[in-house]
Amino acid sequence: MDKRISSSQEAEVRKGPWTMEEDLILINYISNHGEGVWNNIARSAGLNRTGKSCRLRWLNYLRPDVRRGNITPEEQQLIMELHARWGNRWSKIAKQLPGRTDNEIKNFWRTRVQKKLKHGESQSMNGSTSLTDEASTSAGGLHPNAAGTAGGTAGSDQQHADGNFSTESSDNFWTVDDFWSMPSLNGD
DNA sequence: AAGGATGCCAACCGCTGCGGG
DNA sequence: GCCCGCAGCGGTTGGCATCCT
Repeated sequence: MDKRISSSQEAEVRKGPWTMEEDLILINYISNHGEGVWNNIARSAGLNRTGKSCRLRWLNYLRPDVRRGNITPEEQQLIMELHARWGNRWSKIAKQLPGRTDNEIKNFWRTRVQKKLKHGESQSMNGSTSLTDEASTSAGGLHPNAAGTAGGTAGSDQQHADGNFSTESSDNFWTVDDFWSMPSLNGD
């Protein structure tokens, strides 16, 4: 294997948070050409990103059918059951949860479920660890952090996690929904 | 009011499997 | 049969927001 990458090309590959412009380019391109070979998409669309990066961005964030925001108690229950059955097969589990991505489920599991399970264990788990119960509290009860914190990461990602996405999608606030409501994307 | 700690999410990295040449 | 490239998956890390002391 000779992985010689022309240094000039390597230098052009962008990493890190996606900008609004990049998102727009990717959405636009896929809207017009459909999904295909990701490396080609990245190149053809003029994105200085790896195909991998484009794919991830698309699947986890930009896809129109991706559901963002709180995991519902029903979904939590399902995740628990499926994880008990399949283990860390996140993509497999995600397929049972329409609109949810493996990344989201994985994060959910790691940050909340796993922690609660640990906590539950150390607390002599009273009965069923009442994970769903507790978790639903954070879901329904609107955990302070459950929603808006990640906004900053992507810089441009003023996300709306919660269903009640920031209607203030003006100026610096934009959402994926804003993209998909653009006529040029839906129509053409 | 300031600083530190914690939580959460997005993105990257490395590995594996599959298909095509 | 072997090699190469691509896609997909799971694990890990980085960074921002919020909460607590």
